[in-house]
Amino acid sequence: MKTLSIKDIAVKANVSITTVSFIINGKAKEKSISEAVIKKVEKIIEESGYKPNQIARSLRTGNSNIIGLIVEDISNSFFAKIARLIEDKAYKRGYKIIYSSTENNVEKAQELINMFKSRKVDAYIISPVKGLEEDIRMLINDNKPVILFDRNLRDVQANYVGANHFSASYQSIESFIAQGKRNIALVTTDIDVQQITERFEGYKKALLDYGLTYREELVLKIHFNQNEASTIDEIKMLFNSEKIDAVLFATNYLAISGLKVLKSIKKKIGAELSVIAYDDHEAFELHTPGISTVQQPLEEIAETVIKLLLSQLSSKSILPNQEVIIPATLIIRN
Amino acid sequence: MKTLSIKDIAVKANVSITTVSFIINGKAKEKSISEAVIKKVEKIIEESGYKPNQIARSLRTGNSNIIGLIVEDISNSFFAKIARLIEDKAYKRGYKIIYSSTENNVEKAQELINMFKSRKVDAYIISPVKGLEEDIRMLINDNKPVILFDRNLRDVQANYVGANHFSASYQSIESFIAQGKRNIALVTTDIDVQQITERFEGYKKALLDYGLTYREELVLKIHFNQNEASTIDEIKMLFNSEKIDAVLFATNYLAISGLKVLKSIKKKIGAELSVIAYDDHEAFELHTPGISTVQQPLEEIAETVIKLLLSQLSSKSILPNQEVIIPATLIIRN
DNA sequence: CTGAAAGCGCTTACAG
DNA sequence: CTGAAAGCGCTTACAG
Repeated sequence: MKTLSIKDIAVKANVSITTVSFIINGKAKEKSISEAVIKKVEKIIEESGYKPNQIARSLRTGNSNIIGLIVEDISNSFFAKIARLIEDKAYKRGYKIIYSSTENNVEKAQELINMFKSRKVDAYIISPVKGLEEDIRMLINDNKPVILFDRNLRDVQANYVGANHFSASYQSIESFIAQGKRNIALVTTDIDVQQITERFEGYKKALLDYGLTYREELVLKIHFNQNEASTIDEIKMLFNSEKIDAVLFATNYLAISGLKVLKSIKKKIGAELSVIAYDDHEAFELHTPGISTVQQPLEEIAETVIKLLLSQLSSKSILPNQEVIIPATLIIRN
Repeated sequence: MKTLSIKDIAVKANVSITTVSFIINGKAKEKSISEAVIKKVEKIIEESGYKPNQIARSLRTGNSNIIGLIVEDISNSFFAKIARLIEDKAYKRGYKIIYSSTENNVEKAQELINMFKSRKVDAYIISPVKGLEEDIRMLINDNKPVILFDRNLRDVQANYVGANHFSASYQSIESFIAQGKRNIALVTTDIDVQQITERFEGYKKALLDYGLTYREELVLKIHFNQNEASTIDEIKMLFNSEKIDAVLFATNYLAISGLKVLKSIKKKIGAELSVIAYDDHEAFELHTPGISTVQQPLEEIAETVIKLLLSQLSSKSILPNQEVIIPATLIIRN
């Protein structure tokens, strides 16, 4: 069974390809096609199950109704949830999503952008990697809508949507201090992206503002992408060598590794040790005792991203850059 | 900056479009293009940063190097992890993935297939919904490689890769019985897909084989897609109205809701209540006490799916259907 | 109110 | 060893 083309429909309906095309694209009125012809053609389309070839359409029009979504790692629950929300919202507006994971690797991210370019995606949603500045600038020069999210890039003028990582981190430390904690550790990663450095800055600033000293030995920077066993070893060493009465984990997967360590060394969470994890995870509510977390408003982030993107897509010209900073919420669970 | 076309390259190199095309597609040797011309053209391509327009290529060749991946819900960690593994493996072989979530909705699934069709994806990987049989049959008739995974469809002849849900479920119940449990509950969903019914059958069969009676009131079928609060209420009712000393949760998200209930009604997991969750989740290892789980070998499933797909993609003709059933493993954690 | 024709950027059978 | 030309399936400016 050969798939049908617009020509087949035109032949069947005894009209020109042009007429069929106008009808398919809802321009029948505007082009004053007669009611009778519209009905006839629509009926044939309906009955035959004809679907326009989007590839041909894209080639001709230069756009695709596809939005490229580039995240760090789709299997991380934060990104998986954001991706799903964005997918839903985009879908309702007639856009499809192609996603891919960068694994925090510049080369992979660049390849992805090139692939998306050659597929003529209409817009980009990117949780960027350092080193991608030039590529993003080129997209913007090409007049493509680009929204960065989760983390910003210092040297690039682009729209950005993200949580206020600095203040969420600051508040977390404040809450430890209010509980009388003094030996406050931070377990974070070594990737040099804004959302991670902000969390670090918030930690440091809060300590200093409350008259505590910042001690390097209480900050553990885990190498990104290393296997979990090594991460667990390093965290174990931290707890064995330092006196710690509170700890902020800068990502949810680090917190999960950290909780495994605490369980294995039988360190009780509670009065003697307070814990906050950045980015919620099902495991934290369930944990005994419940683990306090910083929650980013996923729904609001996804909605803002899509709104910004759609407004750019409809107004041909790129709007002035907007940075939308959304507050994150500290959920205390014990 | 206008994007370059093959014509621009041809003009710059002072050769025909045909020659450039042969070189780009690695057919230079075969078409005996001279070494000098190859070098010259490659140099120009390199310097100009020219990337062939994949849309035009797809229109011409009828394929896209894209694989469509249709899952139930990309934000579920099982699917997110499988998607990521498949993405990695496909990427290495030069294929990209477009994914989308069906939300267990036939209409949405059909729309997705249509969208993928009109984008000329080369192959389909589908965790199907009941009611999709006809659509899948049409794909196969169109000679498109299709791999079903996670769940099979009874009335359709397609390649399938999935875990042995029946036997994993059976073993779980066996392990309860070995611990002397007699009042064994099952919390499952009401969706009528093979992997869920198999888990139910395994439960029932094990009970009967060991001389226990199957009691309907110990099986709770949660409506798919209902909000978590209702799920929690129903599970709470089950535990309040029945005497239960062991429970198998048929999905990881049901187990998470279930554990919240047990926590809230202060029912201790251990000697008086055994728990097994189907599909692992970070929360289960971390839970105190650790929750036993059935683990599907994600890596192996993803690898098998890709292998089957690629072998179909390369051998023009569709291979006879294969069903690859991979054993799942019961991990005891307490 | 409707149609013929150009063109989007490729690939490839055919010719030389 | 290389090129001119048809054609994939659309959209749209132009003509009538």
